[in-house]
Amino acid sequence: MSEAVSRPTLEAVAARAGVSRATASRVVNGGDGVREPLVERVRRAVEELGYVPNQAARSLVTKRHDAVAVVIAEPETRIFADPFFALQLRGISKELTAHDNQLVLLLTEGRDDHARVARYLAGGHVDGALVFSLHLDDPLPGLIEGAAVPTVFGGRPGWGGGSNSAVYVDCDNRGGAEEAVRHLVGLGRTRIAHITGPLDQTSAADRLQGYRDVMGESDPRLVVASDFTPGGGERAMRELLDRCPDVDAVFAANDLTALGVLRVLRERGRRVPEDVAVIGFDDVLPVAGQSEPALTTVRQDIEEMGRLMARLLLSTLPRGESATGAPSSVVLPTTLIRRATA
Amino acid sequence: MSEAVSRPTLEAVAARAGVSRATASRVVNGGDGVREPLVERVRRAVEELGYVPNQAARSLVTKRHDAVAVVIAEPETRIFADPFFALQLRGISKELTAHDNQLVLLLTEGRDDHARVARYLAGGHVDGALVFSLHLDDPLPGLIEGAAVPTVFGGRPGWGGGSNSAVYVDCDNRGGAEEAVRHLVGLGRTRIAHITGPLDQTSAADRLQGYRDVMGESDPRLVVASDFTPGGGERAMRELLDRCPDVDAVFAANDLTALGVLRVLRERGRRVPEDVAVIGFDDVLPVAGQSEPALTTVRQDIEEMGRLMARLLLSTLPRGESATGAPSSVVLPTTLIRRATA
DNA sequence: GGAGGCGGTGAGAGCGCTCTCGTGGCCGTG
DNA sequence: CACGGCCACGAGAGCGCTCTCACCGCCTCC
Repeated sequence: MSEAVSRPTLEAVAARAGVSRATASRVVNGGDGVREPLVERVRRAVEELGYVPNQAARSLVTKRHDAVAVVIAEPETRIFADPFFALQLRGISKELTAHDNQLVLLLTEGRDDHARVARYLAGGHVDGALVFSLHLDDPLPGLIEGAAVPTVFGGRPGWGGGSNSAVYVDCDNRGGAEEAVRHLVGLGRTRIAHITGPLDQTSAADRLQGYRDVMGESDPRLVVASDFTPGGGERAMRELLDRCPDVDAVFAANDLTALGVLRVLRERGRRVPEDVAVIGFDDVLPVAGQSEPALTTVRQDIEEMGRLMARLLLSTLPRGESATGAPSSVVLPTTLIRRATA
Repeated sequence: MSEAVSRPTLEAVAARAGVSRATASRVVNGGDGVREPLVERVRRAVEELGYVPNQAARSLVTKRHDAVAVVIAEPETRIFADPFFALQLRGISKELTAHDNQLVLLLTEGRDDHARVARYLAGGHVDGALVFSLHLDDPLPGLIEGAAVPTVFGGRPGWGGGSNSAVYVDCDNRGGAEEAVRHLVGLGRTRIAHITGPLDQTSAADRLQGYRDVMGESDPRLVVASDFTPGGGERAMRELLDRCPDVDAVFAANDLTALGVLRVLRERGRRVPEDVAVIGFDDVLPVAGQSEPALTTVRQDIEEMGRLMARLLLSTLPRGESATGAPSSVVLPTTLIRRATA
């Protein structure tokens, strides 16, 4: 009806309810220490006027913002090919929403963007940050430390950054990889290969470590580097077949890689799992709806990881009544999901 | 060094530069009408103190927020399976960043979330909204209209909402579909099928319309409904082959659907494109890195659409110096990208 | 040479809110 | 019955900024 151009203030609510601004404020913020009839009157006034608190005014005095930045520093395409980020984002969004916090999304590409993000965080526009910094040489963690903003990382950050006390949420990449490879061994496979992810990311490095834990320093030709993409998986698998035609199992660093692997195996006429068993990592394919022969994989609860990141961050913020000091990192367990390929 | 706990205020900058707060403010906001030596002094003070304006205080008086909400109201999985949203988000992010605006992400699922979003937008926390409301029966457009917030839609909204003046950015779904089907006709195909997207979305409906424009009211069995996912594409393709074994071309409503189609054709031993030609829509596969036999498809510049949405929205906001009144919707052209499947 | 104009600067109000503090009424207690 | 304590509420300051307005000095013009 009326132009929403001038929204009602707390003053207006107070006037309508016949109380002081202070009391109206108390009611809006929970109503503790205000007697029932007044609470009721104020509530009704809020309702009738369609009052919504002005967040800027509130922030000005409380120095809280009820907003959290999500920084995704992934160059180019990967964010978009992999349901991983999207799922995690959803978990984060759910948790933040449940606590009335807003999600400010910061996508970065390139070095200058890093500075921009650092400035933004240092600017005190948000109460905290959730950062996906996946590369060992990423300058972002350092910059963020300088910004003195509570931060939780998605995935164990690289060793850099100076502060080894960085809080992060990750899954048990190494343990999951071990389980996968052990499963292949249990199937009687002997020529078990691993196609890695980009090794400047801890998740990829840890999965390789898990593979090595079980296989020892086996035939080095059985380890091929790749990049977490289907295309990369294809290239790596071709190379692998050329090098080691006798390979009888492949542990791919993630599901997308496994997709490429399966494609090449089909193209080369190798049966899965009879000739070559395949295991992936992440269990994102059901989401993407593209299970070829249904992929055996190491499942991690990505959405839960997102939720956890948000929860951890919120628990460090002043408003948290929960008796938390500095939270510590969380590493979630993984589960081997047996399907058709191994 | 020093705790960043108390950040310097404009007052401090002014004091250090030996000017009034007003002058300091002028310099921070562009420096028009301030003489050079003073500008210089203030700039240096800002630098030395590491001053960053307090956005809350600024918003309180300007009533601007330099923030835009992006509302993605897509139930469940689809957002995450399809690179579409991610790409568009990136375009939006780039454009907003270039104009120093923040991106507040609102993911919704379920009806109650709609109310939450409406309240948030009505609350005047952001200067505008970019909304992806893809279903005809979505209540969101109506709620948003009530919130009286400048809004640009991603994709032509359904007819609902009351206001037919909704501004949106879309690609030429109908024209692109026409071109694809005409290409198939040009290849001499006669039994050309269409696997649709969810028809409660205008993009899917428009693509179907484009197909009909060329094919007329052909054999109704050649049109099979689906849902924009690879799994749905598979199911639809199986059904299609059972109904019409003589089909010699398929225009899939999007690339993900085409993926499922290709899989079924391979499974059934049909050669592509010799036996059955296939065309998709979107051209997201290169991004996702999963071109089987490289897919012929209708390309739309998704990232550009995102950028355009943001630009359109920003141009409606007060700060825009550009002489724009109410912007009008934009429909971007599409291009047929010929690859291997047709 | 004086009036008028104009550009550069400072003083001060006020955006809408929270929060401290002071006050008044009501209880319990000696 | 008087007094202290407590609880509920209101008054008012002030968060950090922008913006209007008044002021002042200089230049121009008659």
